[in-house]
Amino acid sequence: MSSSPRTCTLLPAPGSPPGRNAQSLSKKAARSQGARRTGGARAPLPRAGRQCKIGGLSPQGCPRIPADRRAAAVDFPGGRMADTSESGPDTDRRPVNEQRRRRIEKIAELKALGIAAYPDRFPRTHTLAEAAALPESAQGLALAGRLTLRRRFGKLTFAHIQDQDKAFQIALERDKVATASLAGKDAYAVFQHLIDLGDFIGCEGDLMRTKTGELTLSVKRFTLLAKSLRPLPEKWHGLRDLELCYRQRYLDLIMNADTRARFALRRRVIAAFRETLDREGFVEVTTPTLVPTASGALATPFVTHHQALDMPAYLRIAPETYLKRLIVGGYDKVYEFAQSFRNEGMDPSHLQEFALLEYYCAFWNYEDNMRFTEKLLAAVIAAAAGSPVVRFQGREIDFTPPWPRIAFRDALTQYAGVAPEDFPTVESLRAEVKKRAPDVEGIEHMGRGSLLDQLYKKCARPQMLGPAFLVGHPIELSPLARRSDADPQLTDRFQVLAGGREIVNAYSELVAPIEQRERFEEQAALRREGDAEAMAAEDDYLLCMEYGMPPTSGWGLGLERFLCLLADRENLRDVVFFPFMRPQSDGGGAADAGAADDTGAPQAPEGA
RNA sequence: GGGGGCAUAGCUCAGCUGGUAGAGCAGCGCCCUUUUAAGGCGAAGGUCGGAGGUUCGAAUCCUCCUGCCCUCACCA
Repeated sequence: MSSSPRTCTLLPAPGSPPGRNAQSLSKKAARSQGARRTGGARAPLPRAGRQCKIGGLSPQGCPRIPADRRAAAVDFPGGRMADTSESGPDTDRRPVNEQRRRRIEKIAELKALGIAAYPDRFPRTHTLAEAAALPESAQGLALAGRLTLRRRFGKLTFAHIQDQDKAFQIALERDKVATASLAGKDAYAVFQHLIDLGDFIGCEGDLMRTKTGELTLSVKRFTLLAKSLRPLPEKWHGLRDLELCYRQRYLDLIMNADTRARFALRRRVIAAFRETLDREGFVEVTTPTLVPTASGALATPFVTHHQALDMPAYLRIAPETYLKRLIVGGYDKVYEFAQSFRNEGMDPSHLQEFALLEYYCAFWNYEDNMRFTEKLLAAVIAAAAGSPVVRFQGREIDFTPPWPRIAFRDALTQYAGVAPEDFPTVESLRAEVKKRAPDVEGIEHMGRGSLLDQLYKKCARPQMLGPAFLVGHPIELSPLARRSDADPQLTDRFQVLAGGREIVNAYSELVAPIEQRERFEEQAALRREGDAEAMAAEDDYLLCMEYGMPPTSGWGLGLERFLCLLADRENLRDVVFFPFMRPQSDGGGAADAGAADDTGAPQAPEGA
């Protein structure tokens, strides 16, 4: 590959690139010169040398890009991007870098060679995982993926392409490779100079094995499937910046295998739940996310406005009362993966939007439910994680049934060292809680139930590795749960504890409408001043109950929390593709100055 | 909302008690037919998150703002 034959005569010699005689200039001066060049002129084209080089390889001579086209290449959006005052077809306001500009130029150069940057399809014969399972004699494969690594050796290049489930090595040899319109050196030069890491390509060829024994596609023909304009993150470290991982999850997914594994786990867990519940005769249903009143839990809802009805509307905080309406409607066993929303504080263990898996089974009580829960979770964990033993925060949690049961009161006694019966009055209990958990705010306003709950959350729960069933919750904590026949102060309720967290909350449902009405009223008196909206919803639900609800046990699991346990993660955002983020002002640009002042001007959304 | 931390090239990171910014990867030019983060040579690439202030001089010190992470409080 000597350089002289393919250097176009109208171009400067390779040794003296135009506009780059910067050695005599300071770094800064050189930079500003570069900026001026990109900002304005289409004059001496520093890139033309490369354009010609590709063309120059052609046996037909030098089919270099015609002057008008070449100008177009530079006048393309990327060529103008440096000048932010101009609003071209490209509305991206982020600071433009040289690499992006160059890639946009490449689109035009490819076009001049008859290669489309964004063709409409590519018929592949195998996924990469399928290809990896083929014998090395396999021929006539067509594979597709994103180019993620490239190792060039002169006339031979190894590269990796990556699809949903697998990365696979390809090899291109200069004298054997082609595109639809070019062959040999020309095609190879296209791959070397106009195809970038991040591009999607399709590759046709035969399998072979390299000297090191790796199954590899020997590429006879490649096709550009999509041009990428931005460089991929660092190939070795991947994307580390947490904020970028959340905001640009696609990059996290491209670069970080553990992220892909985490979301694959999510997929398997959901599939395993569906499979198991379906097999047990549960019916998957969909109930409303947009509701006239938020009920089913004590939480602040997101409020919106229903235009046509001119009334407030809410995003559900739980599917519970709708699923119970279906039980009244005659369903025996229902479940829903319910995307739910709670407008409350953000921290690593709370999301505003999260997935709640709930099921309800008629004619079961909470004991039936506990037996089923052991089976269900053990099956799901084994199917999704491969073993009933989960490693979490350096400890092992074995979900093999049966799991121990521990009474709420005993948990307090054993783990917090407080026996509730020793504090018969609210005042004495309050004093004790103050002593044990001095950092809790609002103790003065808490009733007995909340005080016990605080004690449990602060002093007992963190130490309970589990899995275990926590039973015998005080009635004050469970307005929708059935009162225990044995002890009227308790409910027929259980939680599953694992890793110091509550994974599942379930109970024998309260199905007696008159008692339910009383319990709601107690709650309202205890908690807030019973606003009209909340009462209306409860009325509607009570109406439903009055038609008769069979004995029923219901069950709820926070999917993200469960996934965190299985994925050994602390932050729920790690198991959600796109956690909610405050829009980022575009960082520095002129447009930003306006948005940053105290007028509270509208920000990024316009551009986004 | 309170407290603590972080923000430097597209990415991953250095940058000392203030003296005007550096590496690796990616990109660009060149060499290279069996690599696995290939290697080698060369040249580039930066409003040091933003705005003020202190100073002869600020990535570095101070104040405010923005975003993110952790933590406490509330709810799952």
